[in-house]
Amino acid sequence: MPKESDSKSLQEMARQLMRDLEVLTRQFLAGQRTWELSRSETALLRFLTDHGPSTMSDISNDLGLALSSTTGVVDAMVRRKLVERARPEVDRRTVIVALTRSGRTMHDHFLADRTALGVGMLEPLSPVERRKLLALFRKMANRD
Amino acid sequence: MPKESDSKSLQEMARQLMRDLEVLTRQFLAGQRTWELSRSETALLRFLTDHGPSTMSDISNDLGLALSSTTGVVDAMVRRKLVERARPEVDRRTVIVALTRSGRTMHDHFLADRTALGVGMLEPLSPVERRKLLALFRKMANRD
DNA sequence: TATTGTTATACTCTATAACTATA
DNA sequence: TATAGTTATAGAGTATAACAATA
Repeated sequence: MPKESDSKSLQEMARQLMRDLEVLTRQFLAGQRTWELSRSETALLRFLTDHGPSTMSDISNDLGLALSSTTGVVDAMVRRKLVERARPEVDRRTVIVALTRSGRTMHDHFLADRTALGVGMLEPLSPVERRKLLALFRKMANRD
Repeated sequence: MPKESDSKSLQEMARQLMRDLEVLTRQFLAGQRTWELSRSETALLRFLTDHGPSTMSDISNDLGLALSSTTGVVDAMVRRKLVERARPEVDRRTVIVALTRSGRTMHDHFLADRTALGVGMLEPLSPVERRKLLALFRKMANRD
């Protein structure tokens, strides 16, 4: 059980952490090029990259959107030829959405951008500090 | 100038950093109670807390919204009695928006919530690790 | 009938343009 | 005239409910 003084300090540290995390987050968000894609459209690109061709339901579930909203997101992406719809013969009620070549290219650009942003964040740190930071992040983010 | 192997490693570290930062960010966003306030409404609460009673233009500028959008945000907050409008005698074209007592209380709740979230993030770390993390954050976030 | 997805409709958040009141 | 703010209107992104096609 922490002493009173330790507990107080933890509060202060938490406040500072959240402030700094917000600054970092803002850099992260503001620095991201959008490529004219909405947040959901970006998430769709990533989901299809990670999981391959998927049903509307699976996508809707991953994006945290209503199925009807997902229809709209996919419609827009189909119009821009970033994804394709297909009706599989096995169960013709379902729709399978898959990345096109353009979609894959778009996602590659995204990853490259995000990595560049991460490099910019790490740059002010020494190699030892970078490794330490990543280890601390792991410890914070990986807990169940 | 970094060696080729160092440079490669930096890319990988950046990718990992951005992934983990996203996980942390998601916890941060998902964990935040909204108190039924939109992002802009929350930002308004914070701006008024930090700067005191302010004009519509100053608010609009800080929130990064069009003046007309700010009108809508302030309208909603006035309806909920979290802020008040006043017409100063000095220049009756301007409007001064100020927090009410409820608004201040609401903001206090927000801060407390955010701090609790930060405490949760820091909890898996040892006291030494916490201090190290904050120092690293400072170094990353504070650069111009 | 039950399931998968789309269409119809509405609400929130934001913007641009036209307008009002004051300087 | 110029400035501060509001009103009118429109577009993006999301949701719920009704519907169509398939199982």
